Amino acid sequence: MGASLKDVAALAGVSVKTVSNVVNGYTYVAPQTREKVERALAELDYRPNLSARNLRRGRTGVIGLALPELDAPYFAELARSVIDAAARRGWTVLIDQTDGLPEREHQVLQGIRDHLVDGLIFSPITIGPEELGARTDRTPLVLLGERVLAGPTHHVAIDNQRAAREMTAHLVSLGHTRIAVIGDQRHNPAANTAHLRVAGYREALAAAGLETDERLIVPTGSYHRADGAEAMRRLLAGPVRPQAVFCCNDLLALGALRTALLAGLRVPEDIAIAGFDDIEDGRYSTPTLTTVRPDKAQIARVAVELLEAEVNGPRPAARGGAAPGAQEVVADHDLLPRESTTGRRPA
Amino acid sequence: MGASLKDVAALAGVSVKTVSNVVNGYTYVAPQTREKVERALAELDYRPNLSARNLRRGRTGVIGLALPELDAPYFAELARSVIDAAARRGWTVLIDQTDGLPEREHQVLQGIRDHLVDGLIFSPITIGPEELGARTDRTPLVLLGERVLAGPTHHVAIDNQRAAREMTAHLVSLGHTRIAVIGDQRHNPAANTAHLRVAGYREALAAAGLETDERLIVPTGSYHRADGAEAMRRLLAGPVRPQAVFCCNDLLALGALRTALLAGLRVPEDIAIAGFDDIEDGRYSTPTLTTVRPDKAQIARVAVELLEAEVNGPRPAARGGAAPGAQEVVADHDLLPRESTTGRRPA
DNA sequence: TTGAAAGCGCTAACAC
DNA sequence: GTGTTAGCGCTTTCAA
Repeated sequence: MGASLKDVAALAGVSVKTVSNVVNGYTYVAPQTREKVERALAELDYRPNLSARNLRRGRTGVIGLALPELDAPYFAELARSVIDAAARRGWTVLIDQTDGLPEREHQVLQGIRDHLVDGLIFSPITIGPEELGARTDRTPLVLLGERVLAGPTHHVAIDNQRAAREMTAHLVSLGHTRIAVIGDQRHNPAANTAHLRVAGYREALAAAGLETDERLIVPTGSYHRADGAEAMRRLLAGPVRPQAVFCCNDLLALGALRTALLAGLRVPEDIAIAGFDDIEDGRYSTPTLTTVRPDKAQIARVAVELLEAEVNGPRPAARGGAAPGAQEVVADHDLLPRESTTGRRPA
Repeated sequence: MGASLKDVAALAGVSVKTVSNVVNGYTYVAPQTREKVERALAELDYRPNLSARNLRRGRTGVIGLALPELDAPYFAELARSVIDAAARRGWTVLIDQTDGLPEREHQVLQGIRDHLVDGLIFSPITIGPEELGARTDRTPLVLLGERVLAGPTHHVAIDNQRAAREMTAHLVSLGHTRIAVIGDQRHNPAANTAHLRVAGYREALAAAGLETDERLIVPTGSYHRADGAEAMRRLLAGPVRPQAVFCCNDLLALGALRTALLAGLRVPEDIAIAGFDDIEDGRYSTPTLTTVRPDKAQIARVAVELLEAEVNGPRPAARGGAAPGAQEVVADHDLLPRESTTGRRPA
């Protein structure tokens, strides 16, 4: 057992309160008293019991971050940014990995870590508006990724549809007319982000006066490299050979790229490939990967700030979440044309 | 404010203890009592205050995982495995990102999260034996990565020196005689893992009767793709053109690969490149990356198990850590020859 | 099988 | 400036 405030107080010959004052850096402690206490603190190697402090203060200084998988680079990079942003504001981050499984996401929403975290940042995959509405946990919540429609909750995301439109327009501008998309999720109604990206693709084609060929819209089970590789194999075996492929994320694109190169195709000369997310891999692949860069640092910062406001806020965390003032923040993104579509290499 | 046990007890017309019994799933509660309590629990949407529970139990069910950076794929994949292994044993993981900074690693060691985590898994970069010996925090600790020499602490790592030797021998077996290494850290005495990998490289050359050419030993600032790219540029601009390059991790290798391809070299025909870590990127790069696969799942599992034993153990966490029974677990690894050295492509 | 009461270690009123 | 004390919500002897 470590030393408690009482032990320190006894050794220093002062009251518990005084020790507490010193520990918490309060002013108005007589220099000599302070010194005496500090000596006792050091001698006993005192460490505050954070559980006790948390219970008393009603705060833990910890926020939860729930995301599908830490080993997908986009989420790893995002987690990094969230942890950094949180640390700058004095918070530590507890991570829940959901693997995109409905029951785990459900648990997260219902507050498995009640009173262990002051707030929660959540990047859901399967959660729909009903589930969000049915939430009774009062822990402040900020959602990442696409808005769960009609959700009464803060959320932060880029404009996925616009970004996908821009990317597709980029492919059109290079002269391509048969443009495929990899990563459709029509079988998964809750996959909002995917739907928006595919919608943006369709919009851009329509705007360019191109017909959409449903055979060029390739669904995938998930969003990993293997899915992209497999989807590209199907595409290459199919009846229509696309000139360009828009992949709904960079992992899909890197998988597709691998398949294309293995098949002896030149990228982008024979087939152009674009991704989404700007994970670091795509900056070092050969060819480098054209992509959309969401401002992850901004997303993380805003999410933490919204959460902080909610935690400190006057509003006693209305039942069901932040209903009245729910904010919908649209984060920035850029289009980054690179070798996999333009063929241009750096000097 | 949420409902407390007392509130539930009042509503159900029973004592606090009874409610606690029901909440904790104790047997020996009369069925009707249980039902009454459960109704009250549901009606008030009761959620246990984990801070209070932790204070009372002296346990939190949370372990800390301190690592340099979550956005380096090796650590992301490792974190994933640790979180999984911890979850299987009922633990949640709090993550501390040290960025490999000495002061942050120092804080981690001195227990910033005292009594907030039951134990700590730590992958240090700069920590040496003195600092470890000077540790006074009693939180059970398991180190990942190479043993801090003479450390009185459990640690889990692969045999880095042997793995590096095997990899270098693989390059020798392909007929290469001028073999470079990227990632030397002689300027950083605490970088144990790096030293072991370079030592393994030297050993393998010696065993093959090859001279080591110090001009082929390239230091790097850190272990990211950019460092590898830069190191390869220096190597290609240097007086001796290597036939093969052993990179101390996969990120360095992917950076080096990019530089080589940009310079118009064929890999492996003109220059072979090998990495270390088996991050997923290397399975989809073109060419795919020859590497060493540490068994990350095993490392994570063993680390969590050692920690669990320590936390539950009879030993009251001896001052300074687990001195008496400190275990040194050597995890498995494999050599994975792939295209970047063999040139062989899958059918 | 259930209840009463003590106390985990800390902070925050409130007194002095 | 410093001390006293109550109590955060829970678990846990100990009795009944």
